[in-house]
Amino acid sequence: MVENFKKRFRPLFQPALMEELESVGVYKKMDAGTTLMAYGDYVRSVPLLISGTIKILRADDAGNEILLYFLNPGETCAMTLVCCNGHKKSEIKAVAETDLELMLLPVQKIEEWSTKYKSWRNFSSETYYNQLMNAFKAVDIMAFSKLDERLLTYLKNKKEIAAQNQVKITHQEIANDLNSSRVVISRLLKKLEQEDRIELKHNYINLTNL
DNA sequence: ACATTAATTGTGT
DNA sequence: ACACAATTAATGT
Repeated sequence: MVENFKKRFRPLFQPALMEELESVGVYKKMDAGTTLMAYGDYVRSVPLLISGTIKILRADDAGNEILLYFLNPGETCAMTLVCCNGHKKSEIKAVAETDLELMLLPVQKIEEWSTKYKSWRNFSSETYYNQLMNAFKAVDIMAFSKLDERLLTYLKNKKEIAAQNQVKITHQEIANDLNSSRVVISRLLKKLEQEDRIELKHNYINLTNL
């Protein structure tokens, strides 16, 4: 457990910081589907992701929700990092896409570390940069691509996260992530199946030829 | 093994 | 987008 943490983060942080993280951080497991942060939540701790995937969602005023991007092991959420300083409310929602292992860090320490440790500052800027880029990508594909292309990138992401060709998901869940309707997704998937790019099963999809 | 039901998926308008 | 049909999985008898 803590071994996993070391393995994942030792390359990122200088030894002194690693020691602090281990002594002050709280190791925690979470189940897939758990909401880590909802819209308007205040940040109480900063989670370093040891294993698993978190999905970051954004909703408009009408409550239409879309998937922005995923967080992977070795990362943390940029929004939490920003919010913990300024006592700002979260503008995004974070949900466990898979089962997770986390190291929870107390917010009080974050500011101290950013003055004390260069490796923490580097980690922060990396986090901001990567997630800003991911958000740009999300905007690009929403603005310039048709739904069928969005669906394809979505499926490719899912395949990567699952690390296998079978992805367990319903058409409705896909529709929610892409802010579309179930019927539309079903029809697009059917088309992909007819092109032999995917194989539709009950409750899951085969992505072998994707 | 069979019937019932709920959830998921397919299709026509 | 909506309504309804068909299929599949889960559960109880």
